[in-house]
Amino acid sequence: MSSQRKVRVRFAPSPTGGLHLGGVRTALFNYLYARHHGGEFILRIEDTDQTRFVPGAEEYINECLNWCGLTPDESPNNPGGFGPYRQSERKTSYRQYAEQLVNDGFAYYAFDTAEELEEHRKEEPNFRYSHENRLKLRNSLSLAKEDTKKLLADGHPHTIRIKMPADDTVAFDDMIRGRVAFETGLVDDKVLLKADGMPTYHLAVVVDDMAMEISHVFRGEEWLPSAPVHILLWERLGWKEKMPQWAHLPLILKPDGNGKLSKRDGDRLGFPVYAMNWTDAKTGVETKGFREMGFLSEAFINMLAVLGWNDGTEQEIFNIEELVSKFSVDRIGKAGAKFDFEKAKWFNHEWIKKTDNSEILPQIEEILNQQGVSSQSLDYVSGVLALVKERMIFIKDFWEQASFFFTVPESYDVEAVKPKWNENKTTFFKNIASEFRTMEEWIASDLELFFKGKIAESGMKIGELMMPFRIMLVGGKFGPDVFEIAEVLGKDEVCVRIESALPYFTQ
RNA sequence: GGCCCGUUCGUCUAGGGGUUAGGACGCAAGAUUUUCAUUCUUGAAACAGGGGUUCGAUUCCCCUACGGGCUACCA
Repeated sequence: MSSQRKVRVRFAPSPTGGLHLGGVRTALFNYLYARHHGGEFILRIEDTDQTRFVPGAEEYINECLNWCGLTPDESPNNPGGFGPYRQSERKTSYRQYAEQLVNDGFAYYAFDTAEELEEHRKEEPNFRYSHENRLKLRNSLSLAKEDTKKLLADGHPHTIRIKMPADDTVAFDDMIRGRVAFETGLVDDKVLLKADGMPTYHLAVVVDDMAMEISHVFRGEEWLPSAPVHILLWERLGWKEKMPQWAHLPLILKPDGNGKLSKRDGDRLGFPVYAMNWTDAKTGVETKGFREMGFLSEAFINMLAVLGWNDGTEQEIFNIEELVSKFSVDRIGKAGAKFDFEKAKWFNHEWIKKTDNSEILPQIEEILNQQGVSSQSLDYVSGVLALVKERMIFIKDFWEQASFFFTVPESYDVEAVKPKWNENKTTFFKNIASEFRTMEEWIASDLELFFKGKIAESGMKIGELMMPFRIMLVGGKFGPDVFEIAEVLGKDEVCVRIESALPYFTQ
């Protein structure tokens, strides 16, 4: 029973492009459900006429999923036995099924133009194409048979609309919400096949899911109102037994105010909404993504998973394997969740701390390259990373936290220590530099002992000399433990820095 | 307007007929770090309202309010 599951996610490369947080979360839940039950995870690309020509959008979606570790078992890139996976490549069957519905009396041809319908909507604010008025509109139900035939024969542009029953109830069991029921008389006669011959989502989703033997579908809550159309279609196409199980996921909301989270909110509030950077080909405008902002994919996924789901314990940090093994649909919340960027940052911080240096190092190397730092040994960089890791929220914070390990301070924040500076201190540092050079072992704990011992000998106070020492090494009042810094920097560099910084203190 | 979904600290949430309503983020205070950050400890902070049912409701039911979604030849 468990091996039969087949879960699919559909993505429409939207005209503006980009893969939204909500989209990734939908993919994630599909993925978790499939993996948890040993099923398959399938990606379909909804490349309709409007979206097909967004350059790079499909590749972008693939890369996002890859980065997140949600690689589909079947997709345009990785076909299995149920392709094609792009809507544009499976046109043929849609019209056939739409006409079958017409012949069976479950759908009809509609000849109203878009302009006519717009006119109706203008005159009547609550206009719906439905059982109440379809006999007054131009379609194969209201027209004489011969007229319809003639219009069709003449190649008159037309759509095919579903004929919703006037008085019936469609109910189904949502995996998240339980039983949901709709009065069919209140749902309009949705277009199934557009005048250009392309299917709408409503037709395509049913025909494709049947053809691909999809068993479970997780999609956003915004689809709930059209679920009765889909269910009716499954029934009337005679496939009721094969209908997938539905799970309508709660939405991700704006952090402030009301409504669905949108790209604009990210721009406005200063955080990413897309998984990765996306450049709009038309405008050239680049929208920042979580990846480029310095999120670890593990943190990103973790954060998304617990936005609306929890395992019932107090655990918050999960890796993907744990998510797969602990995932359960009935622990998905029902209410929409406001996105909290502060918490997202916290997840990243936690993940940076727990991720092995070796995995972060490539990105650190990249930062160093950008900063024009010539090759440093991997050991050195790794040593630095170990020191500053727990201070980083984003990978990019590395430079801010650790630049002084790679470049000599450009300036020294001597304001605080200068007024109390004196000849004794100058001598102390001159001496310590040459004495450091004679040390054989160069480790933090020994250094600290040695340094403090020398201070004691000199008769000065520790507090008076610690801060100057730090400033000489890093340029300011910040950074990890000063002796740890000294150890990593190395004996020679420390001595050189003391000597070259000294003039700034004595001036 | 109509239909559908939802409502526990500011936010994400746990819980569930009798609890000091728990955790996390954020916030505040203290400790540690002779820097800053981390870390640790402590604190403030919630069951939308009204009716039922019940010995007892935050929990179950109804209504209201509020929030959200949909209402395209978009998805």
